Amino acid sequence: MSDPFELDDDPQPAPAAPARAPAYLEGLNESQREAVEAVEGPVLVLAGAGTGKTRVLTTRLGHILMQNRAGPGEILAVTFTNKAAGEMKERVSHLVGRPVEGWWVGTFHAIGARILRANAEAVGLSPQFTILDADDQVRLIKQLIDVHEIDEKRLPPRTISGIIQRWKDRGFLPEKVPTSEAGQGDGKVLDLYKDYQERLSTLNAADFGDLLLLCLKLFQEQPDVLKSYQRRFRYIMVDEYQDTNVAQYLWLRLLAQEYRNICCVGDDDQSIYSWRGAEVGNILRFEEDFPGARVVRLERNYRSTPHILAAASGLITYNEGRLGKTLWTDINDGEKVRVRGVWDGEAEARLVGDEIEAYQNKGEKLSDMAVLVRAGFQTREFEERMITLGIPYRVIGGPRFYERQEIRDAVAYLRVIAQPDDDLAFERIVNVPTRGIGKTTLQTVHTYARAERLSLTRAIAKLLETDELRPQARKSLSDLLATFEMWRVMSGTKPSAELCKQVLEDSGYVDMWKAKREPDAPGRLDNLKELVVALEDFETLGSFLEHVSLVMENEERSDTAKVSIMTLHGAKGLEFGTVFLPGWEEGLFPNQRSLDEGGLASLEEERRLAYVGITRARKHCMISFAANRRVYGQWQSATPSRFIDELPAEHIDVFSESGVYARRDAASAELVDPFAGVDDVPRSRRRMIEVDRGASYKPTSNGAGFSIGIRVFHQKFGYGKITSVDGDKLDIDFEKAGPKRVMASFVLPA
DNA sequence: GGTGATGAATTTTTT
DNA sequence: ATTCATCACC
Repeated sequence: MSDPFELDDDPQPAPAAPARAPAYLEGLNESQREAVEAVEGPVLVLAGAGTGKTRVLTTRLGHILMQNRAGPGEILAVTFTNKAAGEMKERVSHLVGRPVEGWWVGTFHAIGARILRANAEAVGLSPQFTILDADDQVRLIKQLIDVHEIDEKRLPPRTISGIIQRWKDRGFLPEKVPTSEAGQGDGKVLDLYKDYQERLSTLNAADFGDLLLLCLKLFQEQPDVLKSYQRRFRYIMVDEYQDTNVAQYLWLRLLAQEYRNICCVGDDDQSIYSWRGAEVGNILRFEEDFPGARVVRLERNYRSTPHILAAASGLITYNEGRLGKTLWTDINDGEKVRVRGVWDGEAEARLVGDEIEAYQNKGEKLSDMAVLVRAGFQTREFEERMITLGIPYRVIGGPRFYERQEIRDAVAYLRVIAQPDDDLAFERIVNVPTRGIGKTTLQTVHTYARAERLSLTRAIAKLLETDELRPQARKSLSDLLATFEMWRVMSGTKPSAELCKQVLEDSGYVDMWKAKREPDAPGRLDNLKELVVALEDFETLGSFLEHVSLVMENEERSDTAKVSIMTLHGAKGLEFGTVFLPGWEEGLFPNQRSLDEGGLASLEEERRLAYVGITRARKHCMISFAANRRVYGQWQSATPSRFIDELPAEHIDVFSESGVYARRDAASAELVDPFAGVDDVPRSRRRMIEVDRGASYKPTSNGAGFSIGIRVFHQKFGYGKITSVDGDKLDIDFEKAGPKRVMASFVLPA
């Protein structure tokens, strides 16, 4: 932290009068270099997809350090993801030739939390405050809904949580919510919001939004604190600026006021998070916000072939209100973006699967291929197909490690140990495993706690002195509290990993899962073990809990190359040699719901999403759509996405199965609807599909070698033996997951 | 207080 | 189609 960052043993001379540019600047193109060297004053770097944004960001940081313009502790670098922050740390360390310590690189939330912990009292928290995640928030709101007589049918907790979060995104504490908006949800939501904040304060907790919002409050109420941070941060750098919300913008603007050395990097064309409060306006307005700002455009693309680039660029020109960039590349030709129309979702999955195999045979790596979908539920069809074809794949963006039930339960125990007032955690585990503490008992405790303005733990301690509780519940609660006390004492001496292990055993939590006959119980026990291992890296329980709520990633280190299947949102910032973009149909993509909600603005955001998707590809990009799709179990016919029409014709290669037409085909081909005039559309279509399926599906999926006694492998359940065969359904006794009935197409001979 | 049935909802989610 | 929550019932 106090390391002045001397460069004595570094071969790189401080470039007082650089006759020659330092090595790290070489290899940058002109605009990249301009962005790196423009260290003083406000700078906006408009970095198109694949233009070397990360390189500029890290080089710029390294440059500031190498020139001794500032020590690491005087630089603030904010990102949105831990991954981006980690990457930045690593690359800068590599560039300066040593690990850089004591600097402020992290996500908005992690840095906000750090500032808040150092100044917690000023905003009514204690430094050990708990950080609530989305699940906690919703549960808390649910509790408040009853108090506020809100119709849960019309305003579900999720919706209310959303409204509050959007307020927080814009920097509104309850008293700052503009009157024009106070009427949301019959005007009851604002009241609830007030209550919610009060509850958080009693719980000594902050939600994600608070990590920034309370910082803002702190800065406003304590000018000297603000000043100290303003003076600390000589240089500020921001990644993905187009994704910042108003609160983050205000936060940055306050912090940048002293030195005005702020450099924001972003791409307005890749703004895809407005539904979460991101304001494209922040990036569009940068030059007004920071007068005299220098704007550097990175337009040379190092990633994609010209056709891919041109297709994406052509599409995005349909958006208005862009800052405008013209991406170009030196790369020679390459193939056009392929657009394929198929009969239905299954055919689409088959096509993609076949293509993946074909590319693999041509020597492309599976790890360099991705299927990017609009919505999570679309991954399934592709997963199934990958399983039947035996192609290793991974779905990115499933539930995170710490979002799993067993992990959240375990963490809840730790939270209560670390912070007895953490009611949400306490409630989560008070009767898990069951201890005979039911609804009635909890109701009593709740009422009492609210009346006395106490946390649940404290309320129980008091109630135990009375005879309000039934003997059984009383005994259970008294035991539980005593056990927690014991754990707390232990936490002072034992390493946290050991403590955790013991807690999980003493509490009966491990036994609970051992006793369960559920197929995923063994996996859950494994996860708990993993949690204990993860704890070993942390000195204190507190630091671990902070890690869990802010940083913890889904660590899926795999040795085998796998195809990635993920949402378009999840793919931002990544690149692949080969990209598949299925489901380009009206209603699905652009998503109807999104359109209904946000109109033109949403359509443009969907288009940016399409742009993001195409620009992930280096060499091969295949867009596809299905003429028929099953939506919530209903068959529906679908129209190709309007985005397909917007792709410049000279850069795409369109081909459809017979009977399926892209719109642009319609001009030359006669549009034939084989089911025109047929009322009973769904069934007739299904029949067609079954015929279709019988032709090409059976050989791969069934018939071959599935008989009783055969050992097979299932992607989800692992290895098992077939106990009976019923058509294409197999009964399998899985070694880990127990007996199950599964479709033959889901298993492979082991 | 735990279990099974019925009914409603189902976009995206870096923290 | 599937999941998830709530409600009735054991």
